[in-house]
Amino acid sequence: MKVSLPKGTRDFLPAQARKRKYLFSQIEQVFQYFGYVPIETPVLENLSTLMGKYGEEGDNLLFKVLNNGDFLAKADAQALTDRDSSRVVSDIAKRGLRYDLTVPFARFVVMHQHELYFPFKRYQIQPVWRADRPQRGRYQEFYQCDVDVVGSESLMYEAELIQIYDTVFHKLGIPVEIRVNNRKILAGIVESAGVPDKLTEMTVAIDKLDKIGVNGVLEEMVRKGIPEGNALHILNTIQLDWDELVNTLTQTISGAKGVAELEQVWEYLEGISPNNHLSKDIRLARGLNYYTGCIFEIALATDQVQMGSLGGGGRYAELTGVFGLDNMPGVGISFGAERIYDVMDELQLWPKDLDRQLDLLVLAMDDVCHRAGFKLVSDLRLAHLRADLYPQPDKFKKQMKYADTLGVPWVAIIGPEELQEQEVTLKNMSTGEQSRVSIREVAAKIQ
RNA sequence: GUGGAUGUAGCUCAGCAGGUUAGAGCGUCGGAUUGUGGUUCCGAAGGUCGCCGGUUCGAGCCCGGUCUUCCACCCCA
Repeated sequence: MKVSLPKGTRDFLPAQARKRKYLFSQIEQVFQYFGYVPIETPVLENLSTLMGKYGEEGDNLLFKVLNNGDFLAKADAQALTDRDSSRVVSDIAKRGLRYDLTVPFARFVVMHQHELYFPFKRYQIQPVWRADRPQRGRYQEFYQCDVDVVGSESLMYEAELIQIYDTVFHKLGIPVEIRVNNRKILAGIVESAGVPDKLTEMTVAIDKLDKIGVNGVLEEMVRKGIPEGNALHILNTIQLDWDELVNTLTQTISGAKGVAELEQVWEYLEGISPNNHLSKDIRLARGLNYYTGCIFEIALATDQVQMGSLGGGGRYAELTGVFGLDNMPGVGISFGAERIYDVMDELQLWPKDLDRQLDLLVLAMDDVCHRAGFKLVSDLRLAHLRADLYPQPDKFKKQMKYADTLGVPWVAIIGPEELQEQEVTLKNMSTGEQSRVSIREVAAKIQ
């Protein structure tokens, strides 16, 4: 039997799993410092909850889970003979794997609104699934680390989330640029260019500025139905610096509001000194479909590694509106843990002792000594040392080799001679030095 | 979803007009060394050449399909 893994999924060996756990715990600690509480939601959601929330593209990338039982018998016969996949799907699959953590969170808030308090600040670190074509740093199963606050319009939270980004990446040692924009500014730009209904077309195009250049953006906008004159106007506007832009934008209601919001966020941040570069970037156009206010994105601020965005987020005026609960604003950010992991790997930012699993390994020369070894490791564990005992008094060389493979810093050897004196031979594996130590003093010696 | 590349030992890679038993380094295991690992020396194991089919007297190599991984789109973390 040949075994394999589904496309876009991975196993994690101990060395990787340890690094991932470390990464998640670092992120989680920061969330907790800022007063966020954890929640968990199921891997499976009803497709009715998920469908239509991520656009047409998103619906295609949703993993659907086949109903149990004789699902074909209950399917629409006409749809089956027509081979109409989209109609058949709704008959044979009522559940799907979650695509992100935000939509399930919105569902969660609606369902538990009477058990929650507001503003409600939660974090959630769980895997999500997308039937995307895999690439480097892009998987079908991956973790998202989300922090959101719902039930408040205060721009303090925008500032707070920026601070969380700054704190986490500083703590991990990754230099980043935190880019901030506001959807109302983008709305102001299309309004002042005379094409207020072309917001999406414009943002999709200018998001690619770095990649396809000014002419490419112009072409794309024209192709999407923006008249060339208006498109040129847009291009000029997005290349203005902040002060000039403010003059242009304050002529429109949306633009003025967006500018005011961004400036207020900046006021909150004035007193603190971020470790990473913070920028107002009016070309930032990510995830515009549901954001209504500020939007965030994290870009690497080093060219030692090439990697796309390490995180993103924004404010949505009506987080739960699609589920029937109005007036529930939210703002949140997400960390792209998989990409952050890859960046940390390439930049070698992992703590050095991360691969150390044991402080000490006990080796025994015979069965009697092995019993004494069992007692010794028990005592050492009570003393909060990570200690283990080799399972049997094997050939000594083999035991030593195991200790070496594990990378333990200390080895305690119990042979008949040592046992008689109630001692062990304690060996420092990096220097090779060894000495006889009373069994009672082992913990103290290696601490 | 579209277009393009890729796949040989656990890992990194050789291989040849298409021609018997497919190689190397590293790693693994055993021994030199029955109370001492990481160095050294000796030896061994390990492959349906991604999978299925086709062409051929003969395929790891050529052709088709399929899967995986990677790259560019799309989109995103």
